[in-house]
Amino acid sequence: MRGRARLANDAWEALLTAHASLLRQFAAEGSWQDVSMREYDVLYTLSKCDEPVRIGELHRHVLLSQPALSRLVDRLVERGLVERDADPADGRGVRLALTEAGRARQREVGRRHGLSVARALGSRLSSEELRQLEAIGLKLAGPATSDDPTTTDRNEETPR
Amino acid sequence: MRGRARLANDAWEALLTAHASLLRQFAAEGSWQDVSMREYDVLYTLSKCDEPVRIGELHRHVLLSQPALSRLVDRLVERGLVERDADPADGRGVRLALTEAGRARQREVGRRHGLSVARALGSRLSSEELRQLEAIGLKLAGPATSDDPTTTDRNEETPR
DNA sequence: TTGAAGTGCATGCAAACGCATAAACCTTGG
DNA sequence: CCAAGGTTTATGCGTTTGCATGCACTTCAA
Repeated sequence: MRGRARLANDAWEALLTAHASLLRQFAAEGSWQDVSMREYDVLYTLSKCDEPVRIGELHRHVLLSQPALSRLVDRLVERGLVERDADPADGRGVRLALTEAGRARQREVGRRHGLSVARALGSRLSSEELRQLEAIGLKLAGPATSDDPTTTDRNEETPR
Repeated sequence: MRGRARLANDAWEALLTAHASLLRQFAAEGSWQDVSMREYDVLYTLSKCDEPVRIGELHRHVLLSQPALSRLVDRLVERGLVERDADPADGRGVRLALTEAGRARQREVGRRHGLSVARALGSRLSSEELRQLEAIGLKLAGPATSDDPTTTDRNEETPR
């Protein structure tokens, strides 16, 4: 029986591998009508927000440094997909929202990409596994709860 | 009951969120003794190979364009962590291997990082969930098998 | 009320990336 | 044996990223 530390590291490696493999696959398929995956990530996140969003809030959802995100938004604004205006309640702040064009583009790309996702995961996992994956993903993104019973054991293998 | 397409997209979003959240956490913790996570990915992959490896092989495991990988290896070679020499069997090719210093560095960083991984996943998932995650990850990275029973249904929500 | 510390976003700059393509080498059909 | 085409890695070049820092504004304590 593998120790819990080893178990966790194997799971992490499998997660990384799956992530990379699927990203490759999605990148290859022809969704992404001239929006990069990172840009789509931002468009998608904005599409889930009913009201304008601060850039710091966006930054919590998008894996990108704050300056990089700031400039990515720049480009989206310049291309007319995102609207950025000053926050009346906080002079430093900024409120971001999709323009109509932005919302339309997100839907277009999202529809195609959604089919890719459904095919890629749907053809590899059962419905129960899909539910397990979702549940596990949510737990991993959430706060650490159970007190780590990680026995402080020697692990020979260094992890990914 | 959610349709399978919706199920798959929710699972994918959870996977992405977990990935981003954990990467953030790992980046924050002080493993990474002057090697970036991408560099560590390469060092780790090389450490798993008994014999020298072609750069194309590396490229299958590391999520990075081939030119970017080529130059990343450049830097590692320059820093004395990786050894690159011509493949005697194929004049175009190249064989990569860790130097002793490289192997040592991988172990150092790997040990610290491994503890982070064990803590992060171990404190959020049960042993059974860890095993489920590993199994699911492996399936996702593998080839599509079961014939996609994705009903061609309308999905309202556009996916991440 | 006011000055000091804190927060939110943008900018300068060097490093790293992806795309297109070159360069060197293999392979295969004729 | 050779030319045509495929593979493997490297390089040119414009774009994007991260780090450090700046600027503007807010908050809070005295």
